[in-house]
Amino acid sequence: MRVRQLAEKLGVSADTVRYYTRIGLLAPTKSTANGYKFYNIREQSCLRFILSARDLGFSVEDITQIIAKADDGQSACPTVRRLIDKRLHETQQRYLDMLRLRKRMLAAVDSWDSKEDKAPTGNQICYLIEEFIEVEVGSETK
Amino acid sequence: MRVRQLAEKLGVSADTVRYYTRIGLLAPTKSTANGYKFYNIREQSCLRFILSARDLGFSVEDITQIIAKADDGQSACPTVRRLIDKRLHETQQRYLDMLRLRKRMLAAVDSWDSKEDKAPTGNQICYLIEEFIEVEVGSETK
DNA sequence: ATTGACCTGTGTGCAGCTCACAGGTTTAGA
DNA sequence: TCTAAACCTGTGAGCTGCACACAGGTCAAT
Repeated sequence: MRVRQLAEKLGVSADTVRYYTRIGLLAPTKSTANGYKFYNIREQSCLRFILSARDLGFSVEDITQIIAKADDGQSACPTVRRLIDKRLHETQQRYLDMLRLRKRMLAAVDSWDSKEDKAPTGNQICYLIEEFIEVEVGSETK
Repeated sequence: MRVRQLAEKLGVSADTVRYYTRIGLLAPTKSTANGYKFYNIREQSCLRFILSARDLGFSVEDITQIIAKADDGQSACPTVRRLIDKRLHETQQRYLDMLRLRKRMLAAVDSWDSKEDKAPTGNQICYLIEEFIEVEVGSETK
């Protein structure tokens, strides 16, 4: 199997497969004379694992560690449990960040609805933004 | 004012100020003989605007456009309204992505609680991940 | 033999900073 | 006056997780 074929089989881009190969997560045989890389069934299941882990929020670095453990013959489970804890906290945090940002953006759009456009002055670049923030800061709705 | 002083005044890192300067959002005077950059009150209020816009979800590229409009003497408001619409959609999407990821991660952690650690086999790298995904795919809780 | 369509690996780019580093500046002390 | 240490500076590179550009290789049809 060459890069394209493997990529399509698992529904990712060839560039993604190349990337995982480049950083050493996939180790295809150096192929024939033309330098093309050749992926076998072993690489395919490795890629499938990578994608599964990715969908669970593990970073590429995490996945590297997990695979390294397994390649070493040890159980990767403790590592997996430890890492997902960390990533879960981060995801929770980002989720909250997005929630708050979304709320703030909605509030801005809403308040701007009743305001007209204005030209910039020497002191202001865009009064919509500058005045909205001032109001926001005051009412700290944490 | 030099970079550090301005940074501390507005509560960001000196590196952040340097970054905005590097990409042309801030244009300090080239300073004295030693090459140090000098920020005046005008730059300070510009940085304050940048941070306000950033907190509303505008990208650095957005902010560049907004400031360019204002520098050109035109009202940046129409641009601002158009851009925040785009960013709001993206934020909404990312919020949903985080929500779904969080849910999946919680489900994984929960189901792994009652499972033991296992060593890798020739076919599996970490059965926790591989088996969880299989179950998940089946029950497509969209 | 030649054209054209498709494929390959490698190098670079992206956002939004953060860090490393070599050197300049300032200040305390002797 | 000299010096040594603490602090500050600008510039260059690095980070994540790919996507894109590009020069060249391959292969089927002419």
